[in-house]
Amino acid sequence: MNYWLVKSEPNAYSWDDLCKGGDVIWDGIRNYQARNFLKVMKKGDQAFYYHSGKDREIVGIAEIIEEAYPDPKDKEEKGWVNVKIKATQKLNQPVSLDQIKQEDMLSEMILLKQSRLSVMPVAKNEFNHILKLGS
DNA sequence: GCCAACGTTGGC
DNA sequence: GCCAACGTTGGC
Repeated sequence: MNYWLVKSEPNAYSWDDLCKGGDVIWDGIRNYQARNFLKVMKKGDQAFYYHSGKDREIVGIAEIIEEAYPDPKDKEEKGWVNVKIKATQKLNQPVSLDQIKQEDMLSEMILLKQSRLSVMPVAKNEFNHILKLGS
């Protein structure tokens, strides 16, 4: 089992949208680094759902329900892929970016180092720590 | 609203 | 193949 963090602008697609959406196609990723992470996601992996922009906080957890497959909108066949996810659990307390910065245990998170990356792996101990902060 | 960090594009 | 110019993302 691997752990991930995916970002979304709440204006574009929020956690609430994800909850209402059921099995949701996660598409439109047009960044090679992010795509490479999408490709190694496995069914059953867990992903934090992070709101970028004004909120800047982890709001819930989603599960990978379908592994990477070619994006039908990828007309030039550049190798873009989609996965499918669904919301599984909302955090009782959202965990903010500021909070994450203050935790020594979380200081190595890619989230803090590469602010523009929208799909990234999370270490198991980081995942568990954030879970604790959010409960 | 600004700016840093990246990614992409196009001229050379 | 390099690099300047430009566009986008996301934190501040």
